[in-house]
Amino acid sequence: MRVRNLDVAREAGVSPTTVSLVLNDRTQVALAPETKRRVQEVAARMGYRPNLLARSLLSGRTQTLGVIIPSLSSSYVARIVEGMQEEAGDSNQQLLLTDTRHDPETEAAQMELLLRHSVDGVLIVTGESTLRSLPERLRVLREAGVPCVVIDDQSHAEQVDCVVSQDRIGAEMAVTHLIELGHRRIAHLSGGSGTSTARDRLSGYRRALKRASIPFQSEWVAGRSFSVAAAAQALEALVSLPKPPTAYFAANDRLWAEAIQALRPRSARLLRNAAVVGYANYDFSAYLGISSVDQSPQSLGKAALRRLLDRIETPSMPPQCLELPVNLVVRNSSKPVGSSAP
Amino acid sequence: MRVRNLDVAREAGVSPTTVSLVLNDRTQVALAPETKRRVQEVAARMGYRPNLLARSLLSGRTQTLGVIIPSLSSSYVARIVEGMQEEAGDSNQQLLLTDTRHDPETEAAQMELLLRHSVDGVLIVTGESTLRSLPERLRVLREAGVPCVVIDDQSHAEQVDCVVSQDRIGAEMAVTHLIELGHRRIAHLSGGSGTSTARDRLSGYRRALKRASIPFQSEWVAGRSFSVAAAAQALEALVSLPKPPTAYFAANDRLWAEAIQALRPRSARLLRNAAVVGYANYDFSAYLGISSVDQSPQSLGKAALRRLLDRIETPSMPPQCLELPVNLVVRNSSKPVGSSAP
DNA sequence: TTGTAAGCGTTATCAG
DNA sequence: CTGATAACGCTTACAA
Repeated sequence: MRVRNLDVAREAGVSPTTVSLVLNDRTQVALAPETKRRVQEVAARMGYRPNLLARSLLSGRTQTLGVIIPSLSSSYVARIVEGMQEEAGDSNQQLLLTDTRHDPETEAAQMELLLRHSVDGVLIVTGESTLRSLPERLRVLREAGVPCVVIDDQSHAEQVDCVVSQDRIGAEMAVTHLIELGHRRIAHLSGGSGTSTARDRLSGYRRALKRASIPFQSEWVAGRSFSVAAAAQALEALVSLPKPPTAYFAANDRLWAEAIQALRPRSARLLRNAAVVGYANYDFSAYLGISSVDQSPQSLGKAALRRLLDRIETPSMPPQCLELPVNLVVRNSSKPVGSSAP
Repeated sequence: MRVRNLDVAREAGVSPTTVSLVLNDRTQVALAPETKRRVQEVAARMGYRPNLLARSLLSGRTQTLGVIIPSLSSSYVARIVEGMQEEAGDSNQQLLLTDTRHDPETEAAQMELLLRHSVDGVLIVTGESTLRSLPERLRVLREAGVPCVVIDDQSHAEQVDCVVSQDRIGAEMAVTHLIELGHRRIAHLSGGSGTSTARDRLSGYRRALKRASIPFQSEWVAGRSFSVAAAAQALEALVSLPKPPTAYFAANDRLWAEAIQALRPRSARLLRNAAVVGYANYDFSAYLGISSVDQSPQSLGKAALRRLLDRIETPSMPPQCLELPVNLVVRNSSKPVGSSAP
């Protein structure tokens, strides 16, 4: 059915060995130019496609990497994967993509399958819901001897490579920007304390306030997780204060946008025109005119994949945590104090 | 290193055959319950993970499907992939995801790799830029005997399974909706004539007008491709007419949103408040309050994958084109005539 | 009821 | 410079 090495060999009147040598450009051994030419010609004519399964069985390498993500719904995650794709294409690696649907059990099952497929390595993008089970996943990978890089969480930086963005610095930039616009009453819509990224952003917020000698008030930190309902409620409360915030720093653009959707019309109108800087710079952030801290997720993905390939090449390197720079994208929502509704 | 069948067999004091029989639940042959129990226990204890490569080499099946997409940047595409994931998970299939970066050559190369990896089938989400080379891709797949399902294009419905959404009907719904709001001067921001979906949407637009006895005017159809620059220019022209449109039907929400970004401020302000119905219902469509035709891309992905599995099971079925229903999501931008700027 | 042996397509080794 | 042979890990006839 499918053309095999042996078929090409017979047709070209040589042995399978020779075919293999020619097609894999083994320059270590000298091949008669005429033989080489003939084999190549025959292989092309017959449409020979080497069976990578067989090769992998022998070599122990599949040129295949597993990617575990919470879900593709987030365009942030999608861009990370896009970055991986790009880098993978350049190294002839294929990506086996699996999403966990935010479910640790699904994640475990999917990883098991990836290992049975003998992936050469695994890239894990952590999500809030699968964070707790991450140590278990890492343990399994270590036992299987399969290298791994974690994206967006550095709580296991001692054991495993990770790639994150400079969240604390990004948050500090955002809040400092608002301060420079004259704001003093700046609230923070937080992503909670479950993820290290959310914690870092809160920490950056506090640092920026401190540097400007603005006292930190815990009541002005809203939101305990990336959940929309909680965020909306918290915003509602802030807006209704006698002296409401004049500006907001949101730990996540999507959280901000969706929370606004869930508000009462009056509050929603207020916040749509509020001074705000968000985080993650989704594509819609531009459409909404929201200033945002951009992490260039593609770069995260690319860096993670490159790191994984290095790790596969040199398993003995000490684990390393890469922190990629972020940059602030200024848009309409960067309003000076006093220019917008409260 | 990695535990093999043979290791388990030795440890359990049986032959590899027995291990295989037990772990694959071959009920055709009777196994001593005691043997069965012991083998299972030993396999679990040793952490045995069957090597799917070896199994595939023998069986000719890899439980692996190739997915070719233009790019993950589009959340529409991302959702299609998400749907596939969901369905794949339920059938123990893994997805090898590759993006073409809108480049036919990359697509060709990626598909070649997928075939070398012996995927059991391929799912192709067409993009404007890779549409021209689709016949060539299909030819290669046919020659390789690898089943395939095309999503979002039905120009090859006779040769190959395809899954699309009811674009003409969706467009008709959208425009009829605007007509019911009292509009008569309705423009269409088109995706051009390159893709069958864009053509269908234009055709639905015309049909809705016709049913309402509103004469069709080709000057009111703007945009010749999904390119932003072209769209912006066309919109600018329409807005500047002495009697501009009172409503717009956009072939794509993203195209609309990005075109508006590129307009001069005055025109942008006008269009941000215009009566408009878009298409594809991106997540940001909700944030912007744009009414939109929703194709439930997840369903597309799920249906496509299911179809592919059926096709793999029964290669002889005649090719079929599935048209999935769409539904109109009404939001703020559904303004009655006269209520909005021009 | 279980074991032996062959073979899937490839490449590494070594002999010629 | 090229060919024979074995081996990767698994499943499956067939034999015991």
